[in-house]
Amino acid sequence: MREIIKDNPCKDCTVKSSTVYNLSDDELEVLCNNSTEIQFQKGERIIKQGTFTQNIVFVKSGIIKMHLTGPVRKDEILEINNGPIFVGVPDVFANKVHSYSVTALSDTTACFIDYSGYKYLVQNNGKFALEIIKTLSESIVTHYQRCVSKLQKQLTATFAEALLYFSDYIFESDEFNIPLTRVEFGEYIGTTRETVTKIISDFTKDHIIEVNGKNIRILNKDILHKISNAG
Amino acid sequence: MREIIKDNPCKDCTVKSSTVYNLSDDELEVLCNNSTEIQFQKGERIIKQGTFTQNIVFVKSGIIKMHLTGPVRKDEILEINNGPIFVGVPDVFANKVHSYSVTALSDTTACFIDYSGYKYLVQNNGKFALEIIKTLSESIVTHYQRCVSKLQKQLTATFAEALLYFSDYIFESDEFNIPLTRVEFGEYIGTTRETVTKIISDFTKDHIIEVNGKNIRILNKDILHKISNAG
DNA sequence: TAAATAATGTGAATATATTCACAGTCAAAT
DNA sequence: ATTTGACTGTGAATATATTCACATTATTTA
Repeated sequence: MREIIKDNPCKDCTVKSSTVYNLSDDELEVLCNNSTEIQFQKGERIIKQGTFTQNIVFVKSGIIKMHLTGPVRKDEILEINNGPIFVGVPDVFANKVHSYSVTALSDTTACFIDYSGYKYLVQNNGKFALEIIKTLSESIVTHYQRCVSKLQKQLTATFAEALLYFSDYIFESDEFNIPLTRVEFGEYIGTTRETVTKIISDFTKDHIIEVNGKNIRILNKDILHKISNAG
Repeated sequence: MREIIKDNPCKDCTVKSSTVYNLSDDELEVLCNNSTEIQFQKGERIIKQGTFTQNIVFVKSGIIKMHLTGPVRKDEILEINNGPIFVGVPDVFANKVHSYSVTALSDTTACFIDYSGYKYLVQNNGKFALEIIKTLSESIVTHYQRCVSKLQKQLTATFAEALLYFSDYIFESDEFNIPLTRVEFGEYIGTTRETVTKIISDFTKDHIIEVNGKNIRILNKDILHKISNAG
């Protein structure tokens, strides 16, 4: 974890989310007053479940996981995504403490933005508020879908869906290195380490994928779609 | 479904959510211009998955379920709640179509509010916008918890949790008539009709609950808590 | 009221995924 | 290079929940 403080970090930043895109220079100054850019190494925790909410966190680049410890003390990964993306926002508005953690799955650059400036803009820039509402709304709707999918589909289907997600949205390639251990992959699709291994070995036997440790190459995307959709 | 149109439906309405509470009379007028109050009978659909989003819906009174058809064509009930509560809001901001349905589980009174007035207030009343952001944030965080709970807990635990939810939040009593068929109860806790029956019969044998058709009386709340927490 | 339809209960067979125990592999650090 | 600790693979036994087939009970409608 390495901290870098700049004078006006946001004005000249080329990485902007849709919410921030329409802000004027003055408004950006308000937002970024007291903001800090921090580097995280793979595996480092960016937000820790249970700590007090203090900042809005903007992940400029890097792959991150959103995860929390469930009622059975098992970790569950709710989302894997890559920057640029705001993380931990709902907790800042809803809670005093973070209800989930955010951890870097690759080297990551993140900005910690003071809540007060953010809140000020919500109340004084209707367009900004509307953008946040849209973003929150989209993430709710997306999560409803994901949750039901995970609840109803069998594990092979959820696994196939995860591979397609990595391939299409995270790496944009049919071959990639998953930044997850088998345990984490289990936490992501809702199962155990052993079951992940078994599904991988089944898929390999059926020539759907080719696996070498963390390296995965998708051989037959059509079948993956079919398995994912069959449930 | 019975429609009632009033001149100024909201100004004199005694049922207000936290979001609407701080609006001035003029702003209420903006919000309620073109609003309509509609009565729904038990079982009637208030919002239908797949239809175009047109209105913000405010459920004044009544018990409702939020549910959607999942990837396996099975219905899943994501939430059961009672008015006063806004429903379907995220879809209005995120989508052109509703991604889930809302159905009355008891006789229900709901107001259909035009989106344009709502949107206008978001952009011109910072406090209103902030309240909506808070409400959306809370529902995201709540849903994360619920989702993980459902994913990780065993069915007996989820069933126990559901009973406690009905008892503590919906009916505020240890005895109540569940407004759900066994099939719907299954859709709520993520299982089949038959399994619901089996759990009920187990709980009855253990003198945890007393069941007569849809009437449920909780005999031992402590054990329910223990079962729910054990996972 | 009778008939039709929807809702519920139950046990046996089956499917799906977990747990456990152990072996083997990889990666980092001394 | 070697040790340490984390990570991974595998089969057998077990647990959990589903499916199926059928019986029974409510509820609605003609």
